[in-house]
Amino acid sequence: MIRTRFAPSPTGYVHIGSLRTALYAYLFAKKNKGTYVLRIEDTDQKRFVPGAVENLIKVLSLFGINHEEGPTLDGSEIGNFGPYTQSKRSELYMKHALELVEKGKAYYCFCTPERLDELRKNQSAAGLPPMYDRHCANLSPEEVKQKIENGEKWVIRQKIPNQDIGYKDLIRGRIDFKSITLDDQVLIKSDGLPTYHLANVVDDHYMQITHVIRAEEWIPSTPKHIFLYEAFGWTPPEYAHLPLVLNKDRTKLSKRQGDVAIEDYLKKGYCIEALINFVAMLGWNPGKGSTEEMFSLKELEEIFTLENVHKAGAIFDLEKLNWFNYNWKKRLFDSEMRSFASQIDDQAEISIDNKKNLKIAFSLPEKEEEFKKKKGELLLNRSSEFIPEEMLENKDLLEKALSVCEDKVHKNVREIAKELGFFFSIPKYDTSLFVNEKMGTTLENSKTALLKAKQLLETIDLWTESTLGLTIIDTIKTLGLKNGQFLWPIRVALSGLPASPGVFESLWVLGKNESLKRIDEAIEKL
RNA sequence: GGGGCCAUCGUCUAGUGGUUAGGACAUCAGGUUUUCAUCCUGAAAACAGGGGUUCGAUCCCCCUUGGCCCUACCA
Repeated sequence: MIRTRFAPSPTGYVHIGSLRTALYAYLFAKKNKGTYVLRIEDTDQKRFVPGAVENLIKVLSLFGINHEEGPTLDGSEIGNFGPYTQSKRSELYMKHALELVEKGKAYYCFCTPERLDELRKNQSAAGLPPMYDRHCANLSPEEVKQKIENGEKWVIRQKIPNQDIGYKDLIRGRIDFKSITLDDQVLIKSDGLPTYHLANVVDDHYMQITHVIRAEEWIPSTPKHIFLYEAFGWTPPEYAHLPLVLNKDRTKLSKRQGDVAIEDYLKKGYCIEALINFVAMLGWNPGKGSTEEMFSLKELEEIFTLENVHKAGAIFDLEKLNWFNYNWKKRLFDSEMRSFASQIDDQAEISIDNKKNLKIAFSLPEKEEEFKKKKGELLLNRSSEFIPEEMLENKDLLEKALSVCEDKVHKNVREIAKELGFFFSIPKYDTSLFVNEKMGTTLENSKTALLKAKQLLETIDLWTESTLGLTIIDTIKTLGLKNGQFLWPIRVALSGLPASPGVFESLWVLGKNESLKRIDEAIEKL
């Protein structure tokens, strides 16, 4: 039975790299019908952050990475190997450290931080590797007892055996170390709490973890961990060390060079599916020559394997994340719209629209308005937190406006208010905007076009996008003009912008009165 | 300084002892379109270097170089 764990220290936010580690540990367990455990490594009291554990659980579960054992949001725990929070297990670690001392596999050390600093400084200056010099390794039991009774501060150090060691990494293969390069690690700190090394080994053993999946930065301490297992007489787990997630400059992903907390990306409007998908692909691929890139969590649970984890570190590329984000949002939105389309009209035709460049189109001649209303609502759900109060007050206009800006909502929802602004009030613009060589427009023929447009629009009573489109195009043909010659001036009159949603959409959103008002104003200007 | 890991387009990566070294993002150029975007088509873009092994190496081995990680009473 396979058991994996994710064992973060609660820092207050979820690092991108942590999310990926958690994901891979979770996926490996799922794929192999095993158990995924969450354990909190909070042995460093200096780093205590209130609320961090709750946040961690919340965020992970938001992503669907749910643990079968570990702490829960209400402060209780599930699973038979608890407690799953290291600060609640300190006696266990102490007991085991003492056992090691007993066995001669560890020893008390009374060296002061000052002495250690000095030692390291001297060693570095002499070009030697900074390591503990075993100053306290051979103290007699009496001496130890005496020092403790004198109230001297102590730690317990692991005694690295004089014996070379190696292990087989599931991702990297055989890795060997010479024991003389390994330092005597502190196991119990002077505050009586364990360091990562001890706590980790003890917990993984008692929680019956079979596969330790963690970041590459742990490779150098793995031999020490294995020595610990041996000292206890336990069997070490399998190890899989994941490649690092990197900054643009190939250093370990860090705060200084951008956002590293997954919460930041959530706040910016990135969707869960995209984030998971992107992070999963950072160092893993589906293998077998597959070029598929879009995977849901459920799909990943089926196909994930450690064999396809890459060895080299991967740079976190925002552009690619943006691509995943857009594609996932579109996919999710389309599927919601499909289901809604068939709900309101079982005759609804869902087709590929050639005119709109092979996009999915919904043809609902009788229910056009109802459908677009729903579309606006759904888009508002997705964007409301990025829209200012004033716009939210005019919900009707807002939803209409959103319904013609679907791609913008998917692509860059943070900027959506800016995109929508002109619907609410037309910006000041210069008449030179009407002149567009490519469209074949001048100030003069723009005015003519607008005059004609005004005449025409006044006669239209059924103010739907499709009617507007058909009628206007028809008129253009009758007039013998190019589309651009007629449409560009209208678009400018309506938006006052060099770029905006299309003319028919804009007319529909603004409504007859406002549209005609803006066209009148433009005619005045010209 | 010591130890370890790693090395295919700018980025994420696929790939094999014999391939025109494949895909995606980004970039650029065309095209469709009422503008922007979308969309379509196309282009440019990589096996770090040197030795071996081999009939043949991007692939296997060694070395070099480079990058990174660790080197705490942090994890």
